[in-house]
Amino acid sequence: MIRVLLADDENLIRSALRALLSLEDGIEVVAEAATADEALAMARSYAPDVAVLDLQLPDRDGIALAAELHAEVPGCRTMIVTSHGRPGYLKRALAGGVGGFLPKTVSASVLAQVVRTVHAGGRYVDPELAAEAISAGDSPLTARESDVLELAAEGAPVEEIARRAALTPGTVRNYLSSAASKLGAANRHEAVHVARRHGWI
Amino acid sequence: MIRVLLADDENLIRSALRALLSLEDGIEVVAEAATADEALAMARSYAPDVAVLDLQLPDRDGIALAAELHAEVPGCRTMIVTSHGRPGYLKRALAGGVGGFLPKTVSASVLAQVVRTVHAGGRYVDPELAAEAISAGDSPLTARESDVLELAAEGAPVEEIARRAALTPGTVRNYLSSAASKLGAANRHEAVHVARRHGWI
DNA sequence: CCGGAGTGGTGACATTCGTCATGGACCGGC
DNA sequence: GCCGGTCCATGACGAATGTCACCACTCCGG
Repeated sequence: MIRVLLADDENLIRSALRALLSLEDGIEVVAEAATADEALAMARSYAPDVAVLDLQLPDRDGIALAAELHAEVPGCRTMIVTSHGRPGYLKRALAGGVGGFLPKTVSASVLAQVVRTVHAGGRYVDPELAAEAISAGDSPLTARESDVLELAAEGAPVEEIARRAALTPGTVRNYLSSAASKLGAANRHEAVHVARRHGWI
Repeated sequence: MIRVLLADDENLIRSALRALLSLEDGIEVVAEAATADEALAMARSYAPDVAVLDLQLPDRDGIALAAELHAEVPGCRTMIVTSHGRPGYLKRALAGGVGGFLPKTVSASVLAQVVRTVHAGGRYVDPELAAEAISAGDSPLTARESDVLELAAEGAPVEEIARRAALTPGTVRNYLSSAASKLGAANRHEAVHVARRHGWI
């Protein structure tokens, strides 16, 4: 019996997934969580075989949670389901040791099959997402450029970004400028959109 | 027996909802659709009693779809479930004759109950969403301000917005400026975020 | 040990943006 | 018919932003 932990902030989805997976032979949902913290606590108590994580949780993202789970609950393998399949996340997830990555557009039977694959130590990535990731390529941004661009995402002025990043305004503008040109954007706001679309921030 | 149509682009959610609702007495899922067009076609064929629609479908939003369903399939009542409960949408939905509006964070039993309520001609709105909608109030923006702000959403420079809106750059800046001040934002990009969060664009 | 890449910074310059005052045209309500 | 609100526009001013050149430091790989 494969013991599964579900983590998704949407109650409806969570209980629905539970219903779906329960119909499958050899799969049992032993715990549910709405937040990453809750999921960690649950995983410590129940030591599930596979954790099915939503990409976006209220407190952190599913990739960070997966890393924590690997560290704290060694026997637990992880897989991520997501509504918005941005390519960049896939790379980060795979690099973080996540065993499966699929969009919520897949069918229930595929989900169950992937749970089994991941439990057996295998990996599965949705073919369409994989294709997107390959065509999108790596982020051309450096670490700091990404940081600064992320801080610029909410439309904050340069000065505030500078304070939050502990940089001088001039440096911030340099980073934003180079990021925008790398992304083929006319300004930082367009750059934010491009980077978001590719999952680079 | 209440005959239900499901419309959601996420296969996983759709089949999961089907599984959930099938467990309920007196509810039967007779059709599923991944797009609005598909949902319309299905509704014409099956004439469901209640249509459960996702707010965001690939081709249009659930509110537009609900309006079309009311026009083309008279006996069909509608309700909307959504991941992102932006207040503005709720108002538009209610104005469009939608019978139920709830976030996907609700439990399965609530969902089933709302299906029954809506089928009986009643209305149900998630209390939290309702509170948000009331506190958020109506959009303070005029029609043109909304238009221009929407065009500004992708980070385009003023000149491009002006061309796309058939306005002079000066006028565009005036609208953006007044929109930003109405929304309490320091600049148009922050204004876009605020308006998005409230469902005003 | 040298070069390249990344990081952090300064200063200058042109452009864009935000803001305000002002004006005219149009429409609906009193 | 007048008033108020919205729509569209112009011009001008200062602040914010984008761009460029240039510098110093660190770290890593060849």
